[in-house]
Amino acid sequence: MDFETLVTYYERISSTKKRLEILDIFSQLFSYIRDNPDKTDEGDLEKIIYLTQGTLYAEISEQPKLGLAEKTLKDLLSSYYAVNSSTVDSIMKKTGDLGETAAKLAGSKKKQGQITAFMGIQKETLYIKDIYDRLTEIANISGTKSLDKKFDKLRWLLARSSPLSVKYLMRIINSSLRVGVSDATIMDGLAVAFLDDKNYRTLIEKAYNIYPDLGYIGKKIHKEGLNGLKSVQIQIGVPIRMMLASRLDYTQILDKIGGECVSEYKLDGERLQIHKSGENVGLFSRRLKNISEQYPDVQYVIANNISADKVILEGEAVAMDVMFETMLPFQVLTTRRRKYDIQEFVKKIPVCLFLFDLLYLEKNGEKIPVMNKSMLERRKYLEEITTESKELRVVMQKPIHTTDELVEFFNEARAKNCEGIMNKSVDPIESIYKAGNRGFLWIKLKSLEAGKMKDSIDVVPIGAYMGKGKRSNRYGAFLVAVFNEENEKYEFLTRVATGFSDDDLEEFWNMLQPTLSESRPTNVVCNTEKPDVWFNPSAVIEIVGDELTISNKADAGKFYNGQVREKGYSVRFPVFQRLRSDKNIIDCTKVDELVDFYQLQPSSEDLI
DNA sequence: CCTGATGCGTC
DNA sequence: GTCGGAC
DNA sequence: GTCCGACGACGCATCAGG
Repeated sequence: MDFETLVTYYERISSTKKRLEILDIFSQLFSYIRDNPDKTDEGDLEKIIYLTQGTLYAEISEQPKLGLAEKTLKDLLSSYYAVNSSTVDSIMKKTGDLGETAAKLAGSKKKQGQITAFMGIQKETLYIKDIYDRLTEIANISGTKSLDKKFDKLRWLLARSSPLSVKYLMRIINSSLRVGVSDATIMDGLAVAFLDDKNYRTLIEKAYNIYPDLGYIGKKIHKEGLNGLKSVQIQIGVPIRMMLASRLDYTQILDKIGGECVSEYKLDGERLQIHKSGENVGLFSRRLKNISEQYPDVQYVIANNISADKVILEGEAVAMDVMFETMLPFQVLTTRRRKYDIQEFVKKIPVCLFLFDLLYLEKNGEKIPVMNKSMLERRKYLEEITTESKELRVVMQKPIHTTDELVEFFNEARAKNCEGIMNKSVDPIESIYKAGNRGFLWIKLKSLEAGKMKDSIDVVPIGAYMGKGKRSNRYGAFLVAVFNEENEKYEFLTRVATGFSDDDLEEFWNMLQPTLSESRPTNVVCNTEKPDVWFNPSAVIEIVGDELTISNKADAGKFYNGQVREKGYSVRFPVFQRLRSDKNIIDCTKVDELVDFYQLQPSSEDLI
């Protein structure tokens, strides 16, 4: 199948937002493959699935990534189409899409004519396998001059591609097709095209959840039909898609979860799925990457303190102080996520693994289908097979019957440096491990929002970036500042981009036009960001966040008590709340208050 | 040889 | 991670 | 409720370029 044909499907899908129409067109693509083996290459289906996901391989694959994204691709475009980078930038700002930008440049006939004539390239058909193979080659290039080599190959592709193909080629390389098709639609498409019934999506999803590679699943369905699907089994070494939690206001949790639940601390570390087979231990991340090498200490403790032949466990790895007494913030743990000097960091930043679930168990030759057992049953098995130590614990659980108990437990968790609590259904039938699902069997509580106990910050917009995709022609993200009374300047705190409705965005666009500034205003401190536009401080908006962080990037608080410090303050998970038209810019949050906030945080570490 | 820019993956 | 919009 | 795609701070790895 040629790439141009594929791109035509993408283009048709782009024209609608209706889910059913998208599915209809997308499944036609699969049906075409099904009905035209003579016109398709072996492996086309698999490749189309990956390309549609904006990637070359499944997430569980350990193959290299392309190593190209927006900034680098913009350089490519300006060099290939022989235009200034500012020209590329201005088209980008207008279209809000790298693919559209590339297509515009490719469509400018003069350039196209010049280049093709100069290079003497015949118009030729590019097949999906050609594109895929080239991209794979590009992904495998590394070392000195690798970018030049990657660009060479990309030029080869660009020279042979129509503007429309260029558009999607760029989007694929930039890992986002932006047509409204993602995993769920791909599975629906497979069900419709190859199994003649959308309801088979359930079965496909079941297989995908235990073998998270849609290319593989697709191929299997294509070749073997339903039987192929049914042959997919849990395997030690193949990660299972993780079960996720919903989030609810604390007043609604007990109702939703069935009147009672069991709660656990929500630890602020890294989630690990652990596969053990004899002495072999594999570790997988939330996004199913194999990260075994990053925690040799965890591998060791699992190998020696879990009594089961084969087992799949889940837990949270948390950085600890050297005495294993207090849990350290996430920011500390991240310095351990590394490729080099691992042994050194194992000693410097020890980790405790807090186990909280069991997904597979084979003991004394007996296979126990644990995933479909209730949470409390799984928990019982988990406790049975683990020998606890300071590096390996089973996370503490507390039965909860009333909202008062819930709040009390939440406050206790916060006092111990936890993000909050996880509340789990105890339903004897329903509370199975639902792989890949975000339901209400697990409900997280991170703040008592309804009680207004969460601190908000009043900040001043000082700049913005143009939005992309559905945010095009609006600001997509705002730079926001806090006032420093010592130097009387507005210092950059964080970007905010979430929490805005479309109406908010439109309102802000209009409201901020009169405050646009040619360059960074003199009363604004912002050393790291280069926004598309600057604003003279004029408005106050309220934002909230999970916590303050110590930042190498932010300027807020760098100038404090007459001293200049290396680091400033920023915000983890910033969210826009509302415009404070009742406030003057001088009434925004001050650096002093920020410092106080930070010190009041339970997990406040000496990171500054 | 060092530094800044960029990508990628964690939350 | 958070969130809003369309279905 | 589901699905998708806007976008956050951070830290490490890698590579280009001075």
